[in-house]
Amino acid sequence: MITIPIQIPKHFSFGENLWFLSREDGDRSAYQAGSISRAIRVDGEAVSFTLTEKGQYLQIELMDEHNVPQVVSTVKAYIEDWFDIKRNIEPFYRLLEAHPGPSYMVTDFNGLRVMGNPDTFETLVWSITSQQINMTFAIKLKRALCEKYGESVEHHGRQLPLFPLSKTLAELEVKDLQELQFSRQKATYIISAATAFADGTLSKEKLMVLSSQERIDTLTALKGVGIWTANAVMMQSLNDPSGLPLGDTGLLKALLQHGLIIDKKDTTGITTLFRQFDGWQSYLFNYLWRSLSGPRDR
DNA sequence: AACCAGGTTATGC
DNA sequence: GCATAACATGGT
Repeated sequence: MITIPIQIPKHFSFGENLWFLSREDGDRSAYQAGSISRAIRVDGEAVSFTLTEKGQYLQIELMDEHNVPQVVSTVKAYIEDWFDIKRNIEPFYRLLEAHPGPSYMVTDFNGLRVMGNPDTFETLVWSITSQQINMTFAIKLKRALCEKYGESVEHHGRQLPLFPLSKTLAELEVKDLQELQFSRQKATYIISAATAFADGTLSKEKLMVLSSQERIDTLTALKGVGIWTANAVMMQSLNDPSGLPLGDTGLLKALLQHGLIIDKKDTTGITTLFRQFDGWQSYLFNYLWRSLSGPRDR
């Protein structure tokens, strides 16, 4: 076993991040007190790691067999991207403090990062899955999908699931996903999205070189991917600051609760507010989402 | 027991 | 264009 340290930046709370992440994570990660384990693919090969907070460092533990420079740097980059570690979020807090309604979040959610998901295929399938239904059910669907179609790897005596490969999902029949309680339409959408990723028509690399508008056009060209889903993918996986699923019902609820809008049709109010958070829109968005989950036990 | 959940599409005016 | 039904199940 080898360990790699990552320096913890200012305004970073491992506990807050893990707590928020664990809600929609399904069984993708294993949580122990103060640490998280997960398996990802690096160049097609399954690599598992454990991340633990140790003083001023996050410590990555990898199996000896993965002690290859290329693998180590990919895992490190994955984690830095996942936890948005390299960003100094101080400016965001200065902006938040200027708004009496949500300013309490600077203290209550201090150190919460916008948790991205570097795996774009997984993010897309998750976004389609979670359309319209409540989170409890959406997580149940994701868990069923991972258990049934994602292989798992052993890591310190426990099984860590990998998200299913696009190739695997592309070969499914609609009824296979219906059996897991996906709606017939979502089953169709997911299989065709998986096909696009499996045959290389679509990939993170291809999306990354496009402009924001081209990304929207490309993603919404997929059946089952509307403006909300396209923006969710851009926000969660492409690190695109313009990727904001502004029609989101959870967001609207949070905006109402904080008195930031007076009714859900107040689109100009929403636009105006987000314009004030230039460069930090996705942080505002995610902190508002976070507020819906209420306080965390400490 | 309705009605809404971190929406999208198909259909009808 | 804009309104409405259908989709799947869980929570309130």
